[in-house]
Amino acid sequence: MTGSSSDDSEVPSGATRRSDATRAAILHAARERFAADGYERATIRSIAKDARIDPSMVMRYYGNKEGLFAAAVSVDLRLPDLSAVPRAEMGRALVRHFLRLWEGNGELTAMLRVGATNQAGAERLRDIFREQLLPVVGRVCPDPEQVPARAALCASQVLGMSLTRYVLRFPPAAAMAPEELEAWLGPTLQRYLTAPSP
Amino acid sequence: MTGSSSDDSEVPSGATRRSDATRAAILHAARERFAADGYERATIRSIAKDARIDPSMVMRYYGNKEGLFAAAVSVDLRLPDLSAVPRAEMGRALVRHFLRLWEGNGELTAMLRVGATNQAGAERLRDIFREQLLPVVGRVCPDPEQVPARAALCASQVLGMSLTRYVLRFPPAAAMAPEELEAWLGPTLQRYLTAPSP
DNA sequence: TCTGTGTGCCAACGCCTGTTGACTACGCTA
DNA sequence: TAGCGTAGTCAACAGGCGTTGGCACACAGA
Repeated sequence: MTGSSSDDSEVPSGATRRSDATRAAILHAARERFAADGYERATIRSIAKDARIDPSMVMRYYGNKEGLFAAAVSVDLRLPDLSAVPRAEMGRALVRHFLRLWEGNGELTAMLRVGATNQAGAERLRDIFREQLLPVVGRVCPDPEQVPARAALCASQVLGMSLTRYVLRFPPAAAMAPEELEAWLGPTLQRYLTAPSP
Repeated sequence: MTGSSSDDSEVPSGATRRSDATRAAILHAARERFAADGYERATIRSIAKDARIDPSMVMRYYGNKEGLFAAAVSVDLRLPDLSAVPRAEMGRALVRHFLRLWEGNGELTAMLRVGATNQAGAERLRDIFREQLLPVVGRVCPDPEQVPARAALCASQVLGMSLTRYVLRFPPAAAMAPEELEAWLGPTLQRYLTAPSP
């Protein structure tokens, strides 16, 4: 607010600050807390405690809680180009990709938890859907008018399984093996992507 | 705590208290707030304000916030007996039932929002799954071992669509007509219920 | 008419929250 | 060695939270 901020969101490549370790620790702790507790219950104080620093450091480096969330959770789905895989296997490929993504990091769980209760979090998820999933579906769907609906259907099944498996932890959903999930959900997404409109 | 409580959870049928209108107003406001804001951000103060009474009345009638939530959100899915519908139409019947349910009241949205961030809320949803969905699926699935997984798959698709449509409000999901959704999701649930294990 | 119980409001409690500003310690450069 | 910017700590703020206890009124049964 006073203008003393260094506004260093873009540091020349290779440059390091003494505070880089602290910043990383904050982001790491923030990701874990947001994923475990959601936005409201993940307090700056608890995050700072996990990172073994003072809460005021969080404010100094990220401005406020919203800024911290934005910095901690940057979701790049790294979706594959579906037009490069055999048309009959797109569904399974997509499911496999998402499963790896969810197993690999907590950011997606954090996004889901936060999106469910926080307005800004929900908007963030809508952005991801629009900017990352829509184009991929658009490339394999001939009729542009059907792209949004088909993409939304895919999202509903993927997010639904993530919700029941990682957030709500329904025992059967949490217990299923990835290959099993791929075999069940693959054909569903395949149909949403390629079946004629019902 | 002092013993002055009337402990009147069970009032003889037909008996009315002067406070019944107030109690109803509290529950109504609580349902709306929990659905709109989730557990943490739906404050007792805001609920009381909506109901135009003092926050202390909420405490008097429902003990504490958890008690209020339990009283406000009692989910009975009223699932149909699937063995009574033609086997080929079970999927669509289930989807149609859930869509009506979601459109009709905010309790399910509240449960979903709360379940995503609150431990007790998630457990509540697991209870509903176990006590209400599992038996229904069990009745139409010949192999008892497959029942939990198939039911979880159905839940994942139904909850996923509810999430993207009512909570995250992905525009394409929110815009689709119920009949359209039924046509898309019906075959998915049908497969989860009846297709041979992959 | 008196009395007791249910109903409601008010003010306050202790705690936790995000956020701020002042103050000290380090490490580089001149 | 002096000076300066950065890194970090500490204590406090204003406000919101769930929750509590006391007090005032209304209405029923005696």
